[in-house]
Formats: sequence, structure tokens, C-alpha cells
Amino acid sequence: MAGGGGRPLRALNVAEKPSVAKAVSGILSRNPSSGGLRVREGRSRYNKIFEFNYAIQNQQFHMAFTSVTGHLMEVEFEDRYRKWHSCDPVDLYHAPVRKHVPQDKSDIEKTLEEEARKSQWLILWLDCDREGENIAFEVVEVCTRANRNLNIWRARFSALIDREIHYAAQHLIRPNQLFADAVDVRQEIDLRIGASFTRFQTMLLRDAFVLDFTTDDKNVILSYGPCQFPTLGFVVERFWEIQSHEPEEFWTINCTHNSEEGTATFNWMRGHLFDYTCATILYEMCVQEPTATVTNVRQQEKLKYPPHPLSTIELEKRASRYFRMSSEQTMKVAEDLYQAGFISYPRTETDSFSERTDLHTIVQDQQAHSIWGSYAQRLLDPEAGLWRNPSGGGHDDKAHPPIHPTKFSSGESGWSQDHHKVYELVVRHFLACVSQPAIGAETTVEIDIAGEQFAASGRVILAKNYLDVYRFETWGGSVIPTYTYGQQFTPTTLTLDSGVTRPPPLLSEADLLSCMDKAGIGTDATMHDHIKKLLDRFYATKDSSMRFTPTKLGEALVMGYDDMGYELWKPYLRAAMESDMKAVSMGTKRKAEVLEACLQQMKACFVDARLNKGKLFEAMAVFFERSNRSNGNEPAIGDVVRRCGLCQESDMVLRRKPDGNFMVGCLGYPQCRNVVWLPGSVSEAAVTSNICSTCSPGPVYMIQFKFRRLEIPPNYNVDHLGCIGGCDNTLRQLVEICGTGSRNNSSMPGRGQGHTQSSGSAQSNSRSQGAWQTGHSSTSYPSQSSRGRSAQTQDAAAEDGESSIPCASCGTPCNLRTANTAANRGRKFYSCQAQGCNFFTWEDNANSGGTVPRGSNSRSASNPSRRGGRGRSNQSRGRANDVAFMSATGEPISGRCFVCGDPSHFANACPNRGR
DNA sequence: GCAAGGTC
Repeated sequence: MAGGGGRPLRALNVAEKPSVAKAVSGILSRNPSSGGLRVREGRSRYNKIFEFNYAIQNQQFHMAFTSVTGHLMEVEFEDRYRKWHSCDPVDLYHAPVRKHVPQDKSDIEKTLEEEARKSQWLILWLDCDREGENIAFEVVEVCTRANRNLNIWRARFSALIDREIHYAAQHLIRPNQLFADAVDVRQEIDLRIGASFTRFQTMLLRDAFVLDFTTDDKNVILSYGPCQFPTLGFVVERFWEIQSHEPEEFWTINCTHNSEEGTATFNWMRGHLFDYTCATILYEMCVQEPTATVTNVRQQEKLKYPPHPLSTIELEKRASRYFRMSSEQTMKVAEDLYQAGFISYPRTETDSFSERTDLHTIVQDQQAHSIWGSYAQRLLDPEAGLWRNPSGGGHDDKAHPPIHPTKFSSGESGWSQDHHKVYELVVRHFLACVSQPAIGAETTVEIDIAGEQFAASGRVILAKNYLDVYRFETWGGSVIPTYTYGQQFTPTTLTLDSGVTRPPPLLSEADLLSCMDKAGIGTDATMHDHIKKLLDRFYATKDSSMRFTPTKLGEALVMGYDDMGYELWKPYLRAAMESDMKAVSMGTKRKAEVLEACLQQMKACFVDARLNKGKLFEAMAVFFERSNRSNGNEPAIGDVVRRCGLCQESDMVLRRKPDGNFMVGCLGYPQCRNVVWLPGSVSEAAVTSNICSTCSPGPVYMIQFKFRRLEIPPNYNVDHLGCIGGCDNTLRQLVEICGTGSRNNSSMPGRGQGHTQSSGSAQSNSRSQGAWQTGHSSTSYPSQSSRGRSAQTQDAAAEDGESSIPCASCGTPCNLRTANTAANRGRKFYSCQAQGCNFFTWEDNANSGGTVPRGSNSRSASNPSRRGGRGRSNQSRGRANDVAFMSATGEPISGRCFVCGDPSHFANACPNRGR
């Protein structure tokens, strides 16, 4: 293939990481005309330079192949904005930023410059995703600074496979500026939002409260980030859901039957009822006519499929579930194994193997293992029939294959327990996903007792297949006796049992990863970082079962923003940014346009949040004692009025002195002693986002004042939006009239301890309300399972089935039946036959047309507003579902107690109620 | 001292 083409040119090739530089060089140099692969050191000890000869489209090249280590550059504010007290955090929305190579990457930069000077071509082998494209342009910037005449090309490849790499080298394209632009947008927005909110909330709250979770509360950082905060939001939201759960009693009928073959447990196909009386009526009917008739026997073959090939998130989730290993630790160990060559690249979204991957060879490598080696041998034996080409999960990052073993090991001497575990998981997972599914025979038996349906099922595993090697998964099964259609028997036990709805569990690490994945928070390579950040920042804790609870601090911050009405703790902001980035990368939106729009929105949000900082204070006060530090000399950043005209370096901020008086002083104190005194009659003052139109140099933010009525002349207003820039005559006159001196009574109401606490607890209460009203799911998890439910209708009841009405809840026919309880013996009722529908009404009510479904009997996981409706209309009567039946207008039309028939009370208060 | 994204 090495044709003519004249004198060889020199090409500098750059990969995103050393391993790719090595792998691609290895592939491209694997022919006699390459002159062999030479390696030499670069200036960075990690990033070697590989050299060989190669022909591209018949042009001979001398290739120098080196690498970077991820991003070469960082985006950062200009120096004068770097110090926290150097500016008002709101300035960070327009402060100049620059992209530069940080100190620890300067050796890589030097290598690139030196190599670029010697080269005619630059070929970019960065990962083929948006971040990779952005890194490509960072490399271009460094290289073209050294050599303006470079001919710049991009190699597009999705796997480190010979054919793919050669194809990429022969079909070079130009780098895609739009992809890189999208990342520039994200970087800048992340930095500006993160830095502004972090500085704002840290400086606002850190010194105002006694943060009792650390001994070093002066240095604690209350960070905000567009990924870490929604992650915290998931944790807090689940916590609130648990807190607001009200346990509710329900009732279910259980039936067992012992025979010579064993015991069968039949579950009620209605699942459970929340109405004790209804359950009792149905139960008593069963007891009076307990003969069970087998109505259906179903035998089915069921398959349990092996998992898809392993992506990063799945690895993290499974290691957490199987080994209780944190996602951070899993990634650390996986990185070690990758570096040592035992597993493939561990940061991948891909969960299907390319057709070109030689899966058999990977299995062959594992044949020697003392434990799973024999399974690997069976897999390769065509007669065993165990092999199955893996089914993919539909994700492909176009850069890396799923995680799989790349080298056999029976365990290395330097490995920790965690290394053994992660390697074993990767190997077993791989072997599982090229295996046949497990096969089971499932038997379901349905019976009828007095018109009520019950079902029992059993499973026998016929072939374990992949379960033989994937020891982390089980497929529970039990054997039930044989039954035949029409068979009749008397149950061994028939019981009416109670249960209580339970709240959902706290979020596990695997749950949290799923939430983040679904909402697009973070990437496969960073999700574990965001989770760890919650722990590092004291926002959440993780218990021994890997479940997350928000700390007081985490809950307070989310509560504060939520009370402001912002969804900054929700994933929507990130989702919107992600969609904007996509638009930039597709060219449908321009970089500058998206940046400006997003920053403008976020700035408005920031300014508004600062005005509403009282909400954050109140939320914090629910959980923490106020400290007296904030009343001292610590400046309250966030109250910047203008830049100091005296020192020209720092900002003038609104402050309240210990004596209760307000002043506007320079943050440069004590070097700069510039100060503007305010009238002594000020009772409240807050900097607004309004800018004075006359005073210069601007901006000069106006201050909203409140004066004490008795201390100012009657012709002055108590409320005044004023400016300290010199234009405000009212303010000047009031200083003259009232002076700036201290007053005897400097204590004032408002943020006092008592007030804060009471409003705090109100906050706390309104929290659960708010959570429900904004439509959070209110899933209740019954403590008993409700298996066997489906939408199909049952056969007509054995008795009274001649009459039916359509169900007012679901439309299915409700058959007429007869009650057998002491109080209602002989009374007819309609009961919905649809499984899962609990509609029930007396015949006389139905005939009068005045029935509605019973309130909470028909409640389900998709009914989030139940709490809002509860307790208001039925406050005086207790549980809503005990209020007999109501007309369409909500009026009770039957005031009788179900249990004893007494009209003076309802069933929940019945003295005869009980079991 | 701040973000999130690469990677060592």
C-alpha cells in the first residue's frame, strides 16, 4: 500500500489518553513498511510518543503519536474575580473568563508545541463525542500557536479494532467546531452558575448559623452545582415522601391448602381492600361457603434472560447491590484493573457488542479458571447449546465497547478483596450475557370460594443456563401440589389478615444512579463523583445498607430554594442545558445566543434568589441555631451596593452593625475605610436589583429602606427605595434630621429566634403539603404483595349473578350478590368483577342512582393528590373510606354503620368492629 | 475556597 507520493511528510497524531495512542499506534504500525514501532519519552511521564511510518492515500508519512489526558485546558475567571471577596457574586455572570492550560498540564503542552513545530499535519484521534471534539480544539489551539501552517484532520473511529482504525486513517475529516462549541457553552455556564451560587450561599449562611456537623464550620463550603444539586434533590425528595407517608390499614383474605403433595398458598385476586367492612363481608361469605373450586390451571414456560453487556452505570449499580461497594470505590478499582490490562475501558455507555468483537476468544481466555473455567468450556462446546449471541440494551457511545475481561487472571497477589470482586463481576457478567436464558415451568392455579377468586403459583426451574455462572441473581420458585380443573376442596386455612401500607425505602446508591441516568444528570464517568460530593459537602449520609438520607444541611438548602418557588434542585435546568447543547452541536442554535439566553435567565434567577434569601435563612433556622458571628464584623456578601470609589478595588456592601444601625462600608476595610452612614431611623434595609439611573460610576444598586414611623417626620414615607450614590435627597434629609447615631433599643422583631422558629415549623409542615401538591408521586408500597392482578374480568359470580350494573369506577359489570354479615344478612349488593377494582355498592343505593366509587378503596399509586383531599371533606368523620357511600355531590346518602347497622355512627367508630 | 468534564 505504500505507494509513491514523494518525500514523506511528518504527522503529529494526538489521542485523548495514553492507552489509545498506544493501541492505535500498534494497529497502524503492524505492517512491514512501518519500519517498526519506536517509543520515546515526552515531557510528561505518562504521555509517551510512538513513532512509525504510515501511508495515507498513498502519501508516505512519518507518524508521531502522542496523547493528552482528557481536557488540556480549563475555563477560569480572570484573576481579579478569582478571590471570593473580590466582587459581588452576581458579577460572575459577566466577568471575563479565559481558557488556559493549567500548570499540571504544561508539560503536555510543551510536548505538543515541540512536535507541532516539526510537523506538517495534525491528526486528532480524540474520543468521538462532544467532549472529545472540544479537547481536539484545545489541542489545535496549542499546536497552531507553535505552527500556523498545520494541515488539521480528524480521525473518526468507534472501536480500537484494526479495520476501523485503518478506515479512520484513510478517511480523515475536518474537526467539528459545532460539537466543540456545545461543550464551551456547558463549561462556561457550569462555571458561572456554580461559582456564583456557591459563593452566595456559602457566605450568606456559613457564618449565620452554628453548623454543628463539623468542627471547622468557618471553612465549610456550601456548594451549588447543576449536577450535584439535583442529585441532592432526589435524595431529599424521597426523604420527604417517606416523612409524609401516612400508614393506612388494609385487609386481605388468605387461603392455604395442605395436601399429600405439599402446601399451596392462595392469594386473594382483589389484592387488598382498605375498607374493613367490605373485607369482612366478603370474608364471612367465604367462611360460610368455604368450598374451593378450581377454575383455571395454567402451565407456562417462562424465560429469565441474562443481563445486557455491562455499561459503567450497570457496573456501579450491580457492585453496589451485590457487594455494597460505593460507586466511587467501584470506579477506582475498575480503573486499576483497566490500567493493569485485566478489563476493558471502564467508562462506557455502550451495552451491546459490535458484531466484529471476537466474543469466543474472550470466553476461551477464561477456561483456565478454577471456578468458572468449566462453565466457559461448556459455553464453547456447540453440543452444550449454552451459547447465545448477547442482546444489546440499545445504548452506544460509539467510542468504547461494553466492559469485559481482556486478560485472564485467577487473582493477582496485589489485589484487594474489592479487586477480586469487581473482576469476578465483570467476568461472570460477560459469560452470562453470552449464555442462554434460564428456563422455568410456571404453574398458576385459580380457585373460587363463594364468588371470590384466589390464585396460587409455583415454579420449577428446568434449566439454569446463565444462572449457573451468574451467582448474583436467583430465580426463586416453589413447588405447588397438582390441581385439576373443576376439582373441589376445603381450604386448610382461610384468614382475614390486616396489613399496613409502608412508605418507599430511602434511595439506594443504585436507585440514585438510575434517577440520575434517567434525568441526564452527569455522565457515566462523573456520576459517582456527584454522589460522593453530597457526602463530602455534608449534604447527605449513606447508611450501612447503602441508602441515602439528607442531612439537616442538605434538607435545609433544598427547602430554602423550594420555598422560593425555584426548581434549582430539580433536574430540569440540566435537561434544558443539555437540549440547548444539542441544538448548538446540531447547528440549529448559535453558541453565543444560547450562552446569552441561559446566563441571562440564570442571572435573573440568582438576583431573585438573593432578594429572597430570607427563605434560605428560614429553612436553615428550622435545623440550626443562629450564630452571633453574622452580627459581628463579617461582611454580608450578597449585599453589594456599588464598587468602592475610594480604593477602586473592593465593593461597598450594606451591613448592619452590632448596635442595630445600618451602614454601607467598603469590603477593603481596614485598608480602605470608605463608609456611607445611613439614617438612625432605619429599621430594615435590603439591597435590590434596581440600578440608579443617575449616579455614576455605576452600577449603584438601590436599597429598599423601612423607617421607624415614630422617628421620622410625618411627611416622610415609612418605605423608601433609596440610593446612596448622592442623588437621594430624602436620604440626606433623614440623616440630617435623625442622625446616624446609635439608639437605645436596637433589638427588633423580624428575624428573632422566636419568630424564626415558629415560622420554621410552619415551613416544615407546609413542606409535605407542597410536595404533594406539586405532583410528586405518592406511591404507597403495600407490605403484602398483590400478585395475580390483571385487567381481565372474572366469570359471573356463582350466586345472584343474574343481575348486573356497570361499575361507576371502571365500567365493568358489577354482579348482584348477597351479604351474610350479622348486620346485613340477606342484603343485596353489587361488587365489581374487574380485578383490581374495588367498587362496591348496596343494591338499594345503586337503584337510587346515588353511588360513587369508594374514596380510598380505589386509590392507587397514580393518585398523588389523595392527601390534599383527605381530612378536609371528612374531617369530622375520620377515614374517608368508612363514610358509607356518597352521592355525586359528595353528600352521604347512607349514614348507617356497616358493621352493626346503627345509624348513629360509622363503621370506624363501631364498638362491634374488630376481628 | 466555587462547577462539571476529561483522565493519571
